[in-house]
Amino acid sequence: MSQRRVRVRFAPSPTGPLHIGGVRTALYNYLFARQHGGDLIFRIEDTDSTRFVPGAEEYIIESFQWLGIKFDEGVGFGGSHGPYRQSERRDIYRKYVRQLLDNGKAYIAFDTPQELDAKRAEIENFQYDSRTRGLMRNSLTMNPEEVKSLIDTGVPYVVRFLIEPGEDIHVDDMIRGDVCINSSILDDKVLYKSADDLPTYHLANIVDDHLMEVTHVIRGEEWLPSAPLHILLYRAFGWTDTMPRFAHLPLLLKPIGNGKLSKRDGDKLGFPVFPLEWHDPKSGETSSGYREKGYLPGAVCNFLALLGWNPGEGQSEIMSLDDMVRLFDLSKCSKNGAKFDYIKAAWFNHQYMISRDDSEWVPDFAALLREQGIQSTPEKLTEVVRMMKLKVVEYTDAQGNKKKRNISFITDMWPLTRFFFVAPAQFDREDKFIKKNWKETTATDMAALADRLEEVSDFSATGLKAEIDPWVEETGMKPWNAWRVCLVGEGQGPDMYELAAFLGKEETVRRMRFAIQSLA
RNA sequence: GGUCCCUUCGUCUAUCGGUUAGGACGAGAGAUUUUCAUUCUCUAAAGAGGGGUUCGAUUCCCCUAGGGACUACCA
Repeated sequence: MSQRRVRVRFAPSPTGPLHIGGVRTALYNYLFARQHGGDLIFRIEDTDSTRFVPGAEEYIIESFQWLGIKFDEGVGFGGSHGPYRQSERRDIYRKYVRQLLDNGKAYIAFDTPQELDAKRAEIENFQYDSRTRGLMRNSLTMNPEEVKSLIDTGVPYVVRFLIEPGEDIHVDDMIRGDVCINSSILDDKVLYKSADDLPTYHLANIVDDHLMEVTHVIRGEEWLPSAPLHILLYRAFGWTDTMPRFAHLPLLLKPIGNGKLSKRDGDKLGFPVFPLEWHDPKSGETSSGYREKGYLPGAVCNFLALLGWNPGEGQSEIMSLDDMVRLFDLSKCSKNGAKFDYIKAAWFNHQYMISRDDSEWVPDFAALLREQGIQSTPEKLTEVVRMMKLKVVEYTDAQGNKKKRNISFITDMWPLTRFFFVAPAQFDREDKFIKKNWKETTATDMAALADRLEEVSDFSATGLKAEIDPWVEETGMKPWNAWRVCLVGEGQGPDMYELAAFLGKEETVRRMRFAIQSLA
């Protein structure tokens, strides 16, 4: 059994955009598969036809493409264990439902939703199980002829799993160790519904994992309570010798307050909970995505991986996907839920941003400028990045306070680099920086500096420094901040010689004359 | 309500019975600086509570409290 090739799967249901928690689950599966030289399968669990959302499947695939998480087989990836879309596996499930029925491990039930509701209202804490199934309309309480005739006349029914009460079922969880649940608390789960000729999650999941030779099931903690049911299903089918091992991951929690991380939290605090931007076809709502917010895929994976897993002491938190493959260890996953810290997520992105070569910023930066109607050359953009990429950006923290932080996202670039491409059109006299640095004599000083700059022959940063530094010394003026006001319009930006060199002599002097006139 | 899971700085976490309980984000202070930053240095900050076991518990066990998940013809 331990000799089997490692095979894991990520099996979302296409009911909407992929939640960031799902991304982490997929990432852990990916790391585990790579590390063991195994396969990662992408399966679509669309057994609930009523919840299908068009575009969701494509969205999920695109998300993983962007994140750099590669699948070995599955929907859109091929493979010899298909089809990988559960709605296309009806024939298979039908056969296994039959097998359970024939072995007396399952039975047919005709209770309508209304009847079930009535029972729930009648009996407190009603559960369809060994104590109550005798009260219901099913193949255990009805005679075979009646059952057959109902089926033949097309009356909808479901197949329920017959659970024997009073048995302790042990789950050997790779993260949590031994977890024991008594079968008495389990209900006779619906495995199949005739109405749409589709199984429910539980049956489809076990059948597929078995047929696809899955060796390890790594999934969210929300599945832990149904793990015993799944074990019982493996037994009922006689597949215990190849039953996968389970690992239940802790949940991702809200950054502030209690509870599971939800889409609302992201909207409220201004961070995405989805990898890509999502336009809901039903509500028309748009949810922001990490990609569109200017996150780098590597940073997202890196940050997410560390929410619930830690390689231990002495290892840098900045890790590539390959690093993580090498270091990953399910037994080092934590058991408790992790609050989602989006401030740290931004820090991770910052680290990934500044470690890129300046030229690597160009495509994103150019796209950003294009939105503003600005064209530039790759050389110029690289130059701007070199000057600016470590600069400040303002953000609002969870308490609603304005804070300053180093640039973390490509999308932060526009307000910070605007002045490279667009001259200040007006000056805010109330601006603290301008107020402080623009005195009565400043206009004269700036005019003198402008005159001097006109004479500079080598208008490069080094050329300027060589000529202007001595002049500044001679005249004894401190032109930096006022000069900054002229060229930038506010108290930010790169080294003044570098900026002037970038703008060129003509533009530099033009901006200065304009400022002198405007602030007169 | 029932079942199960969980509990170390504000947050993510390290520690696999003996440590001044370590790191990272965030916060504060200082240094550097041609603005805002960056960078560097430093500081504050934690074992939920109560019982055991033990020479010795953050670590093992029990109880309490708190948090979470599940409890569908959804996954």
